[in-house]
Amino acid sequence: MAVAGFPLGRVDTAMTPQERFEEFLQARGKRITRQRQVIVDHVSSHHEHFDAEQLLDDLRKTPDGAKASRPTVYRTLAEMVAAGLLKEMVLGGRRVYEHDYGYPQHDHLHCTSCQKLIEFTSDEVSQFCAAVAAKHRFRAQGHRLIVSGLCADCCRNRSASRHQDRV
Amino acid sequence: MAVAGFPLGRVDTAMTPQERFEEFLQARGKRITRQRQVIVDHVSSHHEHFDAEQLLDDLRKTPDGAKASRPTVYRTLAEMVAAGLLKEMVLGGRRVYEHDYGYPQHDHLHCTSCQKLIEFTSDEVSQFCAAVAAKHRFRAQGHRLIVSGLCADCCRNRSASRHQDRV
DNA sequence: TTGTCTGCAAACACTTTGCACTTTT
DNA sequence: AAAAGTGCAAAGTGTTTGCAGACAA
Repeated sequence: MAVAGFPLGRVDTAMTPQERFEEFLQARGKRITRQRQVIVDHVSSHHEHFDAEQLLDDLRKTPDGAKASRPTVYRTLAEMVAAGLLKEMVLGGRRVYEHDYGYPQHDHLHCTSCQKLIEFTSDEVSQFCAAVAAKHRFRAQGHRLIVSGLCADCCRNRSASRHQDRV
Repeated sequence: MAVAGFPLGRVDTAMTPQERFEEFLQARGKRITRQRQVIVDHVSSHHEHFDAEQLLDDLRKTPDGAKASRPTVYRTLAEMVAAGLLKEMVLGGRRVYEHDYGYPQHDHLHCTSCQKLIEFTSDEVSQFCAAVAAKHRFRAQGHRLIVSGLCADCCRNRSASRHQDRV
């Protein structure tokens, strides 16, 4: 799966993701192990959306030493979500992760044909969510907006030969 | 899981969900079996969000005769989604279904504590999605907006004793 | 040394499939 | 009678857990 459109750059943050993760771990008596470092490093240097099995594969292809078992990958991803480094979402039945720390809030256009994700930012949506939440005396913690459809490329290819896809 | 807020009423439609499903089946040489009827009937008479296992349980509690096996429930739910009667979404790792046919497009407030879903409608969001899609030469087919946070009830209970939840 | 973490294998929940039999058409 | 659907049991996914040994603090 690729990220296209206008990749959003990192925003100024006091700490690197690594530092922030270490702080998070230390704050709760957890340990900084080689596996956790390897995972944070790898994830931090790849800005695409990914899932657990993909990450596991990537680590396996890596020069020896830099490895972690399946359970450890799953456990560490959950910790990174808890630490606010990653955000989790389900797209077409797949649980994918994306960077959260140091990146601006954004939403997605999801191509149901090639699975491409296009990111976009919008204050409008955030403001709108805040308004709706207020109206329902709801304490909003975040939102997720996914517009699904066909990207420009798939749209073109599709006009010629028609297929049937699930949204 | 409950649906609260302002339950959206059905909109005028030419056919009942049952009729529409039969048409859908006949149109592709599929058969109208008792199991399929039982499932459509049951689903049509319950307007809450539900998942496959829940539906299966409900059917089992029902006066005998009105039953369907697990595989049949899964198969039929998929058909109902294809027929445009139901919409599928994943919330907190659970695959839930909601009515689609004859109901206005709407979005959700999702309480991460009690899992309650509050529905709301908004032209604003739809228009906004159309605009963003156009800007990216994307052919939008639909959108999903979920605002997560704490509902009024949980918000109140939470102020006293604090817990830790995942979004 | 102490207590956490890792990796293995097994357990898991949810969903799908192969196949013989039943039912609709 | 022919074709599609059903239910059972079994196989799959993707993810989580119990536990003994490994390791950070």
